[in-house]
Amino acid sequence: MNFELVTALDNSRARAGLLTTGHGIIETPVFMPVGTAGTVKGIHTRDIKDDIKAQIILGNTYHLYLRPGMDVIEKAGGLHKFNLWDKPILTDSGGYQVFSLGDIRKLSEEGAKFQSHIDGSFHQFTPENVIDIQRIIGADIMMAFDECTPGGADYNYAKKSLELTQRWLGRCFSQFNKTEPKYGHYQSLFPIVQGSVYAGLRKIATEHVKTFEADGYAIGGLSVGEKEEVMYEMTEIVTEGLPVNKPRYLMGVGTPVNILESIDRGVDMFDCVMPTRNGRNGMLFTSEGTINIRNKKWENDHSPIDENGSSYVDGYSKAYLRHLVISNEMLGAQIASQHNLAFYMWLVKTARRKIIDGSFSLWKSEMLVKLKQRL
RNA sequence: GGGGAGUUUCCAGAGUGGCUAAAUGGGGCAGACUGUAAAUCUGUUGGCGACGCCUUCGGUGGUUCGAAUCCAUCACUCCCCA
Repeated sequence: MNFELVTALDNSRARAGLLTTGHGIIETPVFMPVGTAGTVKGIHTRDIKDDIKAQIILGNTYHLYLRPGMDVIEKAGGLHKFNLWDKPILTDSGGYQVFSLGDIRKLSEEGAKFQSHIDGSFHQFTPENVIDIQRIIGADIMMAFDECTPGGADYNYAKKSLELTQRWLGRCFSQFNKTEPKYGHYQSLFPIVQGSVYAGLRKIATEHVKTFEADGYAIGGLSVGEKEEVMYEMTEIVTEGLPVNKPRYLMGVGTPVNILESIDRGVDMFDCVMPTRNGRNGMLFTSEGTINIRNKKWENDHSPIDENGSSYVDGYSKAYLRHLVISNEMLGAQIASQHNLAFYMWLVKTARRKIIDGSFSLWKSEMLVKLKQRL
């Protein structure tokens, strides 16, 4: 995997780059739609590719491992073949599920024992088998197995959690180095910087991941309940310490505002469920602000969802989309998700253009005002 | 013509003397959602000069300290038998 910086501004840390993978080149900054169970919920692969124009999507180790299971994925020839997506895929390691499924899992030095949320069966993830699973999935970018430290963790917990993540990282790379890709394309492994909201821990974590020769580095354990200012502060501390010539991936972030602020702090890659989940729940992100399409005020608003939208679904009227969402029609969730994803893609693509032509900071400050509005 | 059941807050539907402005569900209105156990969850839903007052449980008139709940009567709806 190769990462080439096209430009990095002097007056901000924002960067534009080109990330070459076994399934094509990714222009950064990039937003990666989340496709947990091998599908970006509600959107056809064709629309992800041709309408939203996503460059890379996510899959999830935990969910795919439980269902359909590795046997099926392997027989399919990997996730790319299974879901007809021939561009890059990044898989999360299950580290986030260590956090989000907190009450049905048990951590130990060895790994995390899980109870399936589907059938209650018991499973164990270790740094080793999580690499094996991601080899079978065939992700272009595999994530290290970590503990996503819960928001609100005290310093001692955060330190212990970080140290566990660090020991697991060594085992991840060891397994990574002794295994081979299964489907003929190259796979990368990204370490994850933890350290919660503690600057000192974040610095230690950043130094530690750099001891591994990786194709890119991720920042995890943020947007888990801390204040946004703290998230930005932590992000900045980490990006300052990471190698300049490698992509930085801020996991799970975020709102359009979060994304611009983080790009400004040197982040290159993002993923978040917001455009799809919030879309399903009736929230639209637009260049003029956010819309709760279920609100009565849109009942008779027959203007397009988004005048400036880049997706073909943006031609539908607000009144129609409101009707669909309120009627609980499947198409409502689909249109809203597709619009939101297209908007996120527009946002990072435009950010990239502005970085390259040198007007990112100005554009960003103008955008923030609009993005924070509720329509 | 005979016998029976019913009429409750937007809808459905509990409640059968005070703890009832009235369960629950739906609908409505609003909010939340950040590496997806989420097409989910939460709040709210008679009025007001609001820690109190007013109006409301088909109409009217009673009984009672007190009624959506008991009695009388009227109206309407539904079911069964002719």
